[in-house]
Amino acid sequence: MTTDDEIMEATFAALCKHGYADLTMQSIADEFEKSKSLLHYHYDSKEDLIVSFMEHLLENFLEEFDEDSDAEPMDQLLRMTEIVVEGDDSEGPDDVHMALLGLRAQAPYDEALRAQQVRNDRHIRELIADIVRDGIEQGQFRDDVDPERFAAAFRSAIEGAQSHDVILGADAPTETALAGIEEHLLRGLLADGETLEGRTA
Amino acid sequence: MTTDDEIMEATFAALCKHGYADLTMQSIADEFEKSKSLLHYHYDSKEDLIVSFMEHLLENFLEEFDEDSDAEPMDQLLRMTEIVVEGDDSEGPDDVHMALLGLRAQAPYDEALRAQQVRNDRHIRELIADIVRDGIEQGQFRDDVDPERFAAAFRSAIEGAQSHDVILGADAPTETALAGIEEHLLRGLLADGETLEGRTA
DNA sequence: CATTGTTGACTGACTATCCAGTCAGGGGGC
DNA sequence: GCCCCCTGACTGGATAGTCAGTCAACAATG
Repeated sequence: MTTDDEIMEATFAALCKHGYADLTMQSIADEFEKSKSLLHYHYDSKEDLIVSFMEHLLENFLEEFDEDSDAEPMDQLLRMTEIVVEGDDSEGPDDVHMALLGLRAQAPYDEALRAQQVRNDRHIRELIADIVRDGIEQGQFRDDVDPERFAAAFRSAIEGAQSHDVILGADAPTETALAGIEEHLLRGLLADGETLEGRTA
Repeated sequence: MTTDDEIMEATFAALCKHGYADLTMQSIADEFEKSKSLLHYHYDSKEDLIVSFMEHLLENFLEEFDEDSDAEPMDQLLRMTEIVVEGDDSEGPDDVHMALLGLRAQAPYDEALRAQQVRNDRHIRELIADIVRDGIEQGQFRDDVDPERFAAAFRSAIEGAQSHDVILGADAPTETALAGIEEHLLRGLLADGETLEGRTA
C-alpha cells in the first residue's frame, strides 16, 4: 500500500472518530504510523488533503457499485438503495456515511469541496437516469417516466434516508423509509404486468 | 428583544457565515453588540448554547408551518415541500438550511444534539402522517396508503432535496427534484378521480 | 430625600491549550 | 553525492473558558 493510500485510510478513520468539525491534522496523523509532517509533505494544505479524500470516496463508491452493471434495472436500483442507505457490509455500517455527511455540510463554505460534490452528484444522477432508460427500453418500466426527473427525486430520497440513518443513529426509522421508497417511488416505475415481488432492498 | 433572543440571532448569523466547523464563540460575539463573555454568562458551554439554538430552530419551523393547518391535505404537503426544500421567502433562502445541515452533521458526535434531532424527526413525521390520514378520511387520498411509511419516504425525499440545494448551491437540480417528488411521490397518493392540476409546489 | 447594600447584566484582560504549517536535518537507495 | 521520504522541534495565531471588577437598577434603611 502506498503512503497516499495510508493517508486516505487514516483520514477516513480520523473523520469517523472525530467528525469534520473536530478533524485535525494531528488526529489524522494519530491514525497511522508516520508523522504529521508527512501529511504536509504530501499535501499542500488541509483543504488539499480533504478534497483528495473526497475524490477517493467517490471512486470507492463507483467501484463498489459497478460490480453488477449487467443486472436487471430494478435490481440495480434496489441495490443502489441498499448501498446508499444502509452501506455495504464489507465496512463499518454508517462510518462512510458519517464521514460523507460531515464533508457535505462543509461544502457551502469551501468552493473546492463544493465543486467535487457537484461532480459527484452529476455522476450519480446520470447513473440512475441510465438505469431508468434501460428499464424503459427493456419494457420493464413505464415509458412515460422522465428519467432525469425520477433520478433527481430518487437520489434525494435515498440520500435523505442515508442522512437520517446517520444522524438519528439507533432511533432512525430506516426500515420504514426503505419500505416507503420501495412502495412509493420504485413501484410507480413499473410497467403494467411487472411486479416487485421476489425482490428486496 | 431579550438578550437570549439576541444571542440566538447572533448564533444564526455566525453559523450562516462560517459554518459549524468554523463556528467560534468569538464569531458569534462578533455578530451582536455585546461581548463574548456574556455568552459564557448565559450558557455554561458552547455545546449548551448550540443545543438551545437547535430547539429555537425547531420552534421557528413549527410556527412557520402551523399558519395554515386548515388547508387541504395535498396543499399542506405541497407547502411543506416548498418550505423545506426552498425555504420561506421571508428569510434568506438557504441560510436556515445551511445552518441546519451543519448542526445535523455534528449530531453523531454529540449526544445532546442527536437527542434534539430525534425529537425533531419524530415531530415532523407525525405531522406528515397526520396530514395523510386526513387526506384518506376526506377521500382525497387512496385508502391503502400506510401513513407512517409514506411519511418516512416523503421526509427523506424533501430533506434530501434540501441538502442538495444547500450543498450544490447554484448547480443544484432543485426544480427537477421538486418536479420528481411531486410526480413520483405525491401523485401516487391521490385517490381515483383526484388530480394535481391547479396546485403547485 | 439621601445613603447604603444587593443583585444581575455585562466587560476586558488573561490563560492554558491546541491548531496548521515551517524548517533544518536524518537516512536510505540509486 | 544526490534525491526522495520522512521526522521532531518549533512558531504564531486562534480558541474556549475564567475571573476580577464595573455599572445601573432597585430596595431597604435612616
